[in-house]
Amino acid sequence: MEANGTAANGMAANGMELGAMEANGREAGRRPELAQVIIDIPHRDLDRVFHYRIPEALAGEVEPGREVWVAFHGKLTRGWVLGLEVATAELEKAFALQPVEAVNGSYRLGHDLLALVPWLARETLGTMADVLRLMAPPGPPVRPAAWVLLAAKPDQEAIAFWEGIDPECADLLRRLSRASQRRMKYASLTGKGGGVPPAVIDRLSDAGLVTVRRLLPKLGERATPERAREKALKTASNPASKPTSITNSNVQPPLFPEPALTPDQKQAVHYLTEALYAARRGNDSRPFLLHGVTGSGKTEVYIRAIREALARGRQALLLVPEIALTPQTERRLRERFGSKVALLHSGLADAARRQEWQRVHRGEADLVVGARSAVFAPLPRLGLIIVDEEHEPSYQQDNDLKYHAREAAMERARHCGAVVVLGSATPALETYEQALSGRFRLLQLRQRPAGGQLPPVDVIDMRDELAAGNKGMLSRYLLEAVEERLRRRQQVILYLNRRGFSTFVICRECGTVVTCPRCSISLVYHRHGEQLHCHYCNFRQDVPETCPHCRSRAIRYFGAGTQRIEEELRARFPGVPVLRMDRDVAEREGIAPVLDAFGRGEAPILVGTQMIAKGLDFPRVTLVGVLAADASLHISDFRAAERTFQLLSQVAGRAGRAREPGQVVLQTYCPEHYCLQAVQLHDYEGFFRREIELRQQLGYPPFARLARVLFSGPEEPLVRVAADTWAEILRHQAGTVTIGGSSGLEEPEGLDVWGPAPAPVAKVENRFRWLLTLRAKGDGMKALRSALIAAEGEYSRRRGRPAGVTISLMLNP
DNA sequence: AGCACGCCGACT
DNA sequence: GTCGGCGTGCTC
Repeated sequence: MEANGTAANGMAANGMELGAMEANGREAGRRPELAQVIIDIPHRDLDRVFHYRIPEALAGEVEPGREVWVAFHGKLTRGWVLGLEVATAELEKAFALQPVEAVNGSYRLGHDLLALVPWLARETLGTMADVLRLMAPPGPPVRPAAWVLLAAKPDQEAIAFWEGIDPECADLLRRLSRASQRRMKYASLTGKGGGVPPAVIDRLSDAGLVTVRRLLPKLGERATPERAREKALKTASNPASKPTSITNSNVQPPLFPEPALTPDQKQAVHYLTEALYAARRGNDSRPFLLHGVTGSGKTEVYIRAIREALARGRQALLLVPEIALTPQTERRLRERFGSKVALLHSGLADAARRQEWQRVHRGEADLVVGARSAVFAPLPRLGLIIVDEEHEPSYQQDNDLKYHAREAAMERARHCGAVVVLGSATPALETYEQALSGRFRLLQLRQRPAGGQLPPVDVIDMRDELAAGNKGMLSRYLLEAVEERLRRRQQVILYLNRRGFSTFVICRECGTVVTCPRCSISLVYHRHGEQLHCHYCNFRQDVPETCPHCRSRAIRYFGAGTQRIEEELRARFPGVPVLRMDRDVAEREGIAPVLDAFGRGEAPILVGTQMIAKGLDFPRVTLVGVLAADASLHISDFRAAERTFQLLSQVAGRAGRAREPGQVVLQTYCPEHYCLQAVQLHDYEGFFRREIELRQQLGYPPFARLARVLFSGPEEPLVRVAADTWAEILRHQAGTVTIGGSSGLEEPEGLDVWGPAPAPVAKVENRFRWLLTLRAKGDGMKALRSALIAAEGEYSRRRGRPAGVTISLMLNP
């Protein structure tokens, strides 16, 4: 390996050494007497193992995966054992090796999780300590207390002997002999009330009669006080006490007969069952993609697969997107799996989360359901991992470590031999590409059970409305459809598909949206200076007065709020109650009360922004209108079309789930766009083919890798200085350093540096945000990683760099 | 992350 | 003359 000395290389080298050293230890036939410890301080300089002696007294307890306490820089610090190692002369000579001071016997990370540590640190440009904190039990660490232990039971003669020369020592010996397990806390002895001077303990310690040690719960010992709380918590986590349901709950028969499976479902279950058998034998271990149209019964397939896994004596993990953990889902799983289910989600109170975690760790729960972070649930016999709605961005978004739960799930599965199922009606482009190329196994669910039909989708061209003199937000067609539903006493949802920052400029006559000539990304309107900006490369231009395509003057900033729609509806349907759900209402009243009111039928019409898109499960809704179906098409993101397709497909799949047939109306200025046409035809395949071709042409993922550097701070000029400095460093590197693998299999890849440009959300909580975007063509992960880490190193060495600027790195945004 | 060591300004 | 600024380096 080249000696370019980056942290990335150092880390990779570490990872390799570990395996080799363990093997070494076994070959030599000696018990390893050193522990390789990751110190619980997330810092690049400390992102490696430190060696500690394993004292005789802790010989059997220091194992890989254990939490230990060690002296680090003179302070008692938490760490984790990554591996064991036989002491070598070089190590002994180089360092004054310190002993492991204490072992936490109450938990141990499984080998599959441990294997994830260096991998995920590399994948996220974070440290191993960051990763380990995600895997450790929730809550603050418990510091070990110092204890005074009686080394050997002193007989009466010994005590009498000490009585003669040192009455204080004799007294302490007597107290310790009476104490339970012949030990007492150091602090309680020396503190007030204890009355023992530390010197007395020292004297007995020197004489070898007592030892002072830091202790944590012994191996296999359970924290007894938690045991007592368990029952209370179990009742507290019953479905009844969960957040209130957001839908009609007029369906509640406790136990259905098992639903009959469609042929597709049967086949999927068959393949998954087979894989669960084969997994142990290390046969085909490729993940499955379960591609099923909305309403095709993916959940039923999950349930059957879970049952099979449990029947094999293995455990299952079901990951769901953040918002999808509804009481209904929970109830359905509890009906099937009863008390074997554990829930790990962010809404749990600290104590409850700790309790659930412990239950899982003890092997008492066989099915864990949870959001993103549940991918690290301490399941000891994991055999099946399901990632539901695998395309959801919530699997990646987070403030600290930017890992993707889907990717972590697959890597974990590799180490514990679990079967992976990725489920979606609208898979991420990357995922479907992998399925087509054979790296994933594709399972398709094409039919809805019981002959359910996907609703017809009408696409309305809003340019015609303008031409006909209708300047409102609602097309004549949609208004008529609403009227029809009102007459039939059914319900309507009108969905304003507009993001807060989708301030693009559109020609209302021909539908043209102004895009960046360099990035093929929609330009963003900035009121300041009446300019359009590119949020990838910072290209700027004035707002044109006429449409560059058709010369029309009807070109303007697009966007109207939910209030205006509400007003239009009231004008058209006087006396008809209308409920509104947007950020203002959510902040004032919360989301649930409004949705509950709608569910109870208090109003026939609900108007809202994307925050209602996820909770659409109202049986009496038969019409869904999307008022600006192309709005999210024009946000400045290369995934805009993909996200729009996913969102609209979801909306389209929701209308008319019950007996009454549903209808979807999409209003748009570009009805000929492939995204909208594909939604109209419920045609994922068609969308995929068009989109993947564009990605290839434009050099976006999956045909390239991107990385993002986000700069944020209260003072914009300083944020820009930092961003400019980074850009300069990265451009210099890209220009002079040949980045490529030493294997010779990869071509040296060029690195493109875009920006800095204002972030899509340019200001958050008074902090200005600027972005750098990096692109490596092909599979340039290594290139991106080493470029970023090298840049980080060089930046930190720069003098006079601005204070108060936070820099966060993200691969594969 | 913390803490020690190491060279240049305004102060009892 | 000294107290102290935080730049640099190290932690098994």
